[in-house]
Amino acid sequence: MATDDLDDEIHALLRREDQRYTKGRRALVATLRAEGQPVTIPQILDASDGLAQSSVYRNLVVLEEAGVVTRIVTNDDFARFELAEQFTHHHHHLICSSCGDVVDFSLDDQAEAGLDEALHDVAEQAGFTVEAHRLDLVGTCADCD
Amino acid sequence: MATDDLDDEIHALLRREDQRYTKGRRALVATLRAEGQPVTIPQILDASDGLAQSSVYRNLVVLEEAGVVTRIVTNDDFARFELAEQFTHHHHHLICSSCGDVVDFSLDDQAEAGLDEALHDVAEQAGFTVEAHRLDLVGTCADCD
DNA sequence: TAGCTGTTGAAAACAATTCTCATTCTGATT
DNA sequence: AATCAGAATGAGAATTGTTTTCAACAGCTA
Ligand SMILES: [Zn+2]
Ligand SMILES: [Zn+2]
Ligand SMILES: [Zn+2]
Ligand SMILES: [Zn+2]
Repeated sequence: MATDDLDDEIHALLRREDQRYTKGRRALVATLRAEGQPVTIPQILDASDGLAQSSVYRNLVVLEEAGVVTRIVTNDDFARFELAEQFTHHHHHLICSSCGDVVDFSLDDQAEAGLDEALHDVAEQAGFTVEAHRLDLVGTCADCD
Repeated sequence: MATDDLDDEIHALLRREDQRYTKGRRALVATLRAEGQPVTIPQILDASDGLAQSSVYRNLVVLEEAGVVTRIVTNDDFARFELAEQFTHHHHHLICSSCGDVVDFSLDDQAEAGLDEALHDVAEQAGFTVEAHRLDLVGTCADCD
């Protein structure tokens, strides 16, 4: 997605929540976009220059509520953040239980479709309204092996 | 699984880590077993009488390291714990983003097998050593709807 | 420009979890 | 059974990722 289109959509999502698309929020989005993988807040503070920690925490909450950003919580100390799937693509995560690193992966369409169908049945039977499904592989990454 | 057999296996797992299967740890296991669903530490403290908070936190770490107990972390404030799958059965979770409740569910064998195969391929290609896969449905439970 | 409202940054507050340490328990050995 | 060394416990303090506070600031509208 082109930067301008992405910014327009984000602007719209934020406006829907009566929130502005400020400089700090733009910087956050730019950082997440540049990284392309889930990042922790310390990583964001290192990578982007001059952002205040409190604003980063606060703005990630705002962006998450607006549907711009997704929070990934693992057993690691820090939460991780990435652009929401609507700005990237549906995917899942490899979570290294040794170094804590989180990396995206995708399932092939057929497997994803099969999974979706099975989950749909489960949710229906449980009277559960599905917002999203989350699939992670937990183990050891190539670097840590 | 009979209580005695379960206790024997847990005893063995703990011994492997040079840990004892003490009264407090037995009480924890009994509580998790009685609940049958993932529980938070406040819930454990309420349900079981006389356990010290610090010991519960500490013993859940020990039991988790020994492979007796699984920690479930969500966006909720509290981590949740349940008996490890080897003492129950492989399953997944419905996570209510409204009340935070976590409930078990299972996929039918065919869907689970298909998923496993797809994940195996992914892991192999990424050089990732899989310990477990984790599949959650995030949404709203029947009570909160 | 003036005024209104949302945002920022620094620091304080918060809360789940972990750590400390003096005491108590365990269990192996005599 | 008695002993003793090491492990576990409980109460509270400390830690730490995150949230909140609040005074100063920036963006929008008239
Ligand atoms: Zn790793
Ligand atoms: Zn991702
Ligand atoms: Zn609910
Ligand atoms: Zn479960």
